[in-house]
Amino acid sequence: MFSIGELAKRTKVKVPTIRYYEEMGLLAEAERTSGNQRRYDKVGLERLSFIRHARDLGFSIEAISSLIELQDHPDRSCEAATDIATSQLEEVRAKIKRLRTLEKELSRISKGCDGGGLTEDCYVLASLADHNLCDREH
Amino acid sequence: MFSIGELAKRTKVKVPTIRYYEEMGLLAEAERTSGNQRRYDKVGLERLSFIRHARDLGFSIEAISSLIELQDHPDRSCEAATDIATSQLEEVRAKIKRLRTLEKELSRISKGCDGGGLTEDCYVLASLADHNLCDREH
DNA sequence: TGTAATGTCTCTAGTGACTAGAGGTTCAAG
DNA sequence: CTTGAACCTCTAGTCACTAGAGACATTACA
Repeated sequence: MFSIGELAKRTKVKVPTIRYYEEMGLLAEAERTSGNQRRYDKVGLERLSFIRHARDLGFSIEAISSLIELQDHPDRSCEAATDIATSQLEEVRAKIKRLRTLEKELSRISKGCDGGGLTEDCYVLASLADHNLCDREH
Repeated sequence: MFSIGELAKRTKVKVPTIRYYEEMGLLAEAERTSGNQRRYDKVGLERLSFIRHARDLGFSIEAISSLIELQDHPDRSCEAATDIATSQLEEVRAKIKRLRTLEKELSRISKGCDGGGLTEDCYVLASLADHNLCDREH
């Protein structure tokens, strides 16, 4: 059994975040010492590692809730789990696509001005002011 | 002179968002009718278009504030403006990079399970539980 | 056993960029 | 002059935390 600080160190999740996850129902309420401090064991460590990993991959708290719910019922079909992962993947792909467009536009805008002139003639500012100066939709 | 609703329609920025921008100091306080309603002119329209465009490109409110500050001083060097745009570009590139890593990992995880089995044996859940099943750092 | 340092507790409030809703007022059309 | 849409301010909620206050618990060492 170890303290919340120890759990934090091992999972690299900050202490207040652990308490937050508990409040959100992602982590079961921890056992307490006589002095009301939380104590964790291997199970708690594994669950938090799961959460941490899923958050790193961009899953929302809500999605993680669902995944944990599924984990707790090993007899169910895992279709829902793959669905969640797939839709997360789609979201990531959509974000990448959008960011690529932004990258092109920003790169074009940045290149248009070397910063050596006055704001009066700055291509960056002009581009932002006038959408017509853009290459494509965004 | 036109109303906030009209401005919203022309710029495709929602009415409460316009009021929020005013509160944040991005937009100057609008003139008011005798009945206390906001009225805008061409200048207001142009400034809001600028903001909208910059937000679309992912600039933060703070960055936009700085850009507007620069816009208001046409006699200054535009170095700061290009700096802001460049750092925005760098941020976008960093995000893309990270998302690409996530994409690969998620795609690998998703492919590992067709959703036809039980959660007990689900590769998606196993991958999330155990970081060691991952291909690379993320 | 005493004490000091560090860790932990709960609670509230703040972040960014809005969005939603309540309850009231003003405007424009007919 | 009435009706109904648009407008006003204010508060609170979103997401996933983060920061800080003030009090209590635990641990290490003398």
